[in-house]
Amino acid sequence: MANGARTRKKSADRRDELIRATLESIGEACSLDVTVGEIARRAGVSSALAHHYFGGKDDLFLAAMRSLLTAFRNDVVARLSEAETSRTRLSAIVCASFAPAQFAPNTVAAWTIFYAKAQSSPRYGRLLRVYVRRLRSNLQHELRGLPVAGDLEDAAEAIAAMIDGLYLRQGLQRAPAERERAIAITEKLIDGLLAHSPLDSGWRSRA
Amino acid sequence: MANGARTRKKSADRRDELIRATLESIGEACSLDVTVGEIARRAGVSSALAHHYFGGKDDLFLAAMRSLLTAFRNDVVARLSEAETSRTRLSAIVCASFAPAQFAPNTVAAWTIFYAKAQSSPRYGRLLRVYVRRLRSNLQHELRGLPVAGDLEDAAEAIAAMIDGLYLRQGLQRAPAERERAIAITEKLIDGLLAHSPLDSGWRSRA
Amino acid sequence: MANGARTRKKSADRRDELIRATLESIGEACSLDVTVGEIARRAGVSSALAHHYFGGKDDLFLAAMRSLLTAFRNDVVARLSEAETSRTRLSAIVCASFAPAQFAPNTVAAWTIFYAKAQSSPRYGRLLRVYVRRLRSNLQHELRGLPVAGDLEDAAEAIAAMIDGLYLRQGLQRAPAERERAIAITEKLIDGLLAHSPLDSGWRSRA
Amino acid sequence: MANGARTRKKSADRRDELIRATLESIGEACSLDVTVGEIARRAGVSSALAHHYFGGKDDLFLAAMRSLLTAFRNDVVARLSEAETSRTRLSAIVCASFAPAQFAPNTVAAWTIFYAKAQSSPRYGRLLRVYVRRLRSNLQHELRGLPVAGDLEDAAEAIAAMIDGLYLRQGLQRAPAERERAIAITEKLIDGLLAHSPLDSGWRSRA
DNA sequence: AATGAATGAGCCTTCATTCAT
DNA sequence: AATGAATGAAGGCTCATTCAT
Repeated sequence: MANGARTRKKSADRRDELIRATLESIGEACSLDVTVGEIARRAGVSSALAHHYFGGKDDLFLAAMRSLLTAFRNDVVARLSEAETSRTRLSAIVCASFAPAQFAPNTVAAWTIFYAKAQSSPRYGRLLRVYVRRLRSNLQHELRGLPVAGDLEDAAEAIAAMIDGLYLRQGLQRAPAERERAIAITEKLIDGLLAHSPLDSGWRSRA
Repeated sequence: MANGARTRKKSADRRDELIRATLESIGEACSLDVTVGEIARRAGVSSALAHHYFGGKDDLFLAAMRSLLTAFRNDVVARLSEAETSRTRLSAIVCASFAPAQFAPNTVAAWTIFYAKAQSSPRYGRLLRVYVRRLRSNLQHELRGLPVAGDLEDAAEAIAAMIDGLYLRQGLQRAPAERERAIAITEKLIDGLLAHSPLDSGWRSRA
Repeated sequence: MANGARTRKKSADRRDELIRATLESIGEACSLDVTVGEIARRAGVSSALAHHYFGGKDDLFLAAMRSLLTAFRNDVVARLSEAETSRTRLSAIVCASFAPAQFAPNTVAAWTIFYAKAQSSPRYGRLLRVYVRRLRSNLQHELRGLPVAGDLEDAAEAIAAMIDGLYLRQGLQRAPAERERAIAITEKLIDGLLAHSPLDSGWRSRA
Repeated sequence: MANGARTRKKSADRRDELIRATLESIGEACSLDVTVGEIARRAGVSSALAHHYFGGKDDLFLAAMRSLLTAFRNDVVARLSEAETSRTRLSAIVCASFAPAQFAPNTVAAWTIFYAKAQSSPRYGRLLRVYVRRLRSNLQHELRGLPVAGDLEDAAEAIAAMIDGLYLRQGLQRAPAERERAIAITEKLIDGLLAHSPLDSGWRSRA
């Protein structure tokens, strides 16, 4: 029975395992130059099954990317619902961005690669733009409740760019301890973007 | 005669042409998945010649990357020598980063791809780290001459990350008019990082 | 049904077929300059399959060589078990060496080529030395039971060299009727190596 | 002047050097898989020159083989003219075959390779058969002056095969000290082929 | 559902050969 | 005479994908 449960998994489990293996492979290779065979081996199935489930290599990769986006989105939503002021909600977004799971080397690598790929592939581009738009929308929404010094859209863009930039650079050094620093730098940027009220430094990261 | 001049060029010319074609191909495909044959065709030579000159695909790509770095570096050096204060020299670095040639879609795409590749390939990584170190060094040097509010190294990192982040996002939208905005956002970040003197908004971009 | 049986054979069959095709190709071309594609075509499969099964061209060739060695060895073993005296066992070895299957033009060509290749390639060399050692050991073992005139090791070496030499020359003329003559010459050499007892010419070849 | 003499050699010198480089390359690689470029480099000229002089790779190789044959032939002729009896002239042939220059690893390798190649290439075959015929003719001629026990043609073939066989095997072990042994074995074979006169062991190698 | 078997297409790379100088 | 420049042709190998079971 237990054996049967292990050898004959549910279809959804297989799919999850394949996506996990895909992200793992991409993350380790830091490149989309990963063979379906390698991914399948990692997932413990045949490469034919990957095609059976996802239709093709590209679809598998897109599914993996979608999974990344969804995970991030869920984390953001959860954190947002726990914060009460616009300012703390901004911090929640920042914390989500640099949460250990997101900031793990493999994940950062995958994001960067998807960013690059999105420039050439319409399908990847569409997917990534969903994330970009949502993040922008979130940032702008929270900023509207705060005394922004200057253009609000620029402020949102600045925060988003800072997050992405820190991501990109994180990939290079592969140092694990940069998380706190990334948060600090971004929070400082946010503070700088806000009109200087004397009591605005009350953010707190709860990674 | 003109024909002869076209059929038998100098070795250096061929190399330059191949590197140009490489960047063009990578830029258009937004990926390193470009065949040597395609690059050679674009350069008007046989693929065998590309190997003859560069030894292999990877060496060709590295040479292309090196050429990107060198071009950027030369631009920065030139602009730095024309600026007189630390603050204007910071702006010079920003301007160089977002100069039209650097901010052109193809160039941005190539940079992003190299960033991704650098995470997996030691050779690319080494090359990119040279650029990262140099930029950091430049930024810190100029910041030392200014009243930085907070940690100086964090400030330099913030600026660098902002530049990279704006690059990364630029790739996504492929809108050519974002240049000015990127400069404005970065300059505003810099101003925010400096201790607030009442007259510090006097920067001027001279792209 | 018959079609199905032909389109999806068992893995081992394919391997055998590929090895056979390899020896055929090498034999006909009298050279290792045979493309995997040609071999695959001869075996009725794609060249990709050859790589799938053997890993690479070299591995395929080594497998073919190994098959040659094994076939020879099996023949020798079979004939040895049927002979009863040392003298007739020596003849058995000779007969095996010049058996029609071994002495066929393609086989001789393959052997010669492997001999040449063994001088440069460690892998081939190792394989061939197995055969050499075994043959030497067999010869010396049988000679020990006979009144050898002179050094026993030299006698064994002489017989082995004679066999190889006749092989090599056989390749040149490609005349099929030389088999009997080769056996006669070698047997005569053996007789000459033995101390002249008045009744030692009673060998008989049973190829 | 001396410089001029070194940089501008005579055409014949260039040819010789190329042939020497060819044999060297083939000998070291133990294979005909040697690039013209490698040979040219070894000879200190451009690969284009090799084509200019010899017309193509094959012609260069044939010239190298011809040079091998000629060298051997000259040695045999010289030694024959110094010997006085048929028996010593036979020994002279043996000595020539196993002379250090002929028995050097590289030379043995080249011979073996040519033997293999001769089976497939008519041009190589024709060349090699010249050598075979000449050697056979020489051996038979000398044997006619001696009391051969048995068929004279078989005796000549036996000697020739023994020489070739010892060559072939020499390639495998690449041990330099086998020369004396090869001569001893061959001489013993010759003695065995001759009718047993009580005083026939008076051969002497003068390598 | 799952897989091993099989392949076609394509890429990197090598190399003999040619040609203008 | 001699060479660097340049190429066409070909080969080994990989891999996504299909198919019969």
